[in-house]
Amino acid sequence: MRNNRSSKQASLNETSRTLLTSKAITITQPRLSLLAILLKEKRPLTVEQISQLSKGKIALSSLYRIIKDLKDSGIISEFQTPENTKVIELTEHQGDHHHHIFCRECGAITDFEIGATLERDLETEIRRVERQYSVSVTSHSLELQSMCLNCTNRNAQLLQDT
Amino acid sequence: MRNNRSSKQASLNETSRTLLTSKAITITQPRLSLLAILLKEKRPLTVEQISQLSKGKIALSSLYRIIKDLKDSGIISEFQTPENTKVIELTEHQGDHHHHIFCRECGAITDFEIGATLERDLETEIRRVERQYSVSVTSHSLELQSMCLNCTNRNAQLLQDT
DNA sequence: TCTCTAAATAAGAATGATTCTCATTTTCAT
DNA sequence: ATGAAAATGAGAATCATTCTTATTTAGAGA
Repeated sequence: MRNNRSSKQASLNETSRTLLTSKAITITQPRLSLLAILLKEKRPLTVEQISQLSKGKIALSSLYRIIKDLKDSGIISEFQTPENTKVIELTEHQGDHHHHIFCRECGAITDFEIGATLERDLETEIRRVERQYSVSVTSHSLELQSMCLNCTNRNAQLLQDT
Repeated sequence: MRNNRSSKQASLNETSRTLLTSKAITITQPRLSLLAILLKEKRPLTVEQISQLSKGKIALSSLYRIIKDLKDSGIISEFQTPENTKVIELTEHQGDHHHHIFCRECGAITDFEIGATLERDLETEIRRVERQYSVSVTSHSLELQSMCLNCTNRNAQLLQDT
């Protein structure tokens, strides 16, 4: 294992290229950077977080445009936190249909899946709702507002210190 | 039925006053206007829609502040559409726990409820998720992205006209 | 009912996130 | 290697929202 760091980055770069090629998207440095960041972090990120992690390698205006382009091509997905912040994640891992938990306190976002049975029941109920309201539902998402473990502990600590 | 219009508005005004009084909030014209609009429309509204419906009776800066105040007091609730627009609705009707359907095309928002059994199963699953991820979930919401009947029809029409 | 003080409002300035514009740079097919 | 098309970067422009401050209003108490 002569150089773990660079081999790991090479692999991120490889994967990023493959993603772009698969959708016939021009391969550019800023796009590779964005994808490498998302691949490396393995979690949904805000625009601000991505901008910081890119360490000046992606201009902010480009970042917004790239997010739009890659979202249109389906490589990444975008959603909003309850506090109204835009968040980006790779669609890739999303083959598994998942949902989001938001921490009210620190804003941390966690992906989770619900049991297959419940997900199936949910689908059935959605078909019923479609008929009842005469709409055709294209997708659904379940969002949980929560207090994460860190924040719970931190609050308990603060209380104790009083 | 001598004057249906004015009696109806009087009743909206009455209800609005009652709402404010119940939370010990100062009764002011702008606040009454906002509540009357929400009571009359009986659906979630964006800030822009409310501003237009208020016909100049609420300054925009006041509208935002009033929304914040009434939200803090629990009279109204606020959430975001998938397109990232702030939407306001009366908490009142919300005694029934409900969810939202968004139309991708026109942005229309519809409230809906899921069956009691499914809602119960969902609660159970959430308790499981809480344990699995060591979080304490305070609330949940299910959002459906859809195409509403109007938009489906309009699109079909446009296609036909070609 | 009148008056006073605290609370609320209106108007516009300030902010912050996102989008737009356009000159420059990069990609990639030839 | 070369040129056309596509993408980028920098900063201006825009849009929703928040902030500031002078003015107005609500409502409690005389």
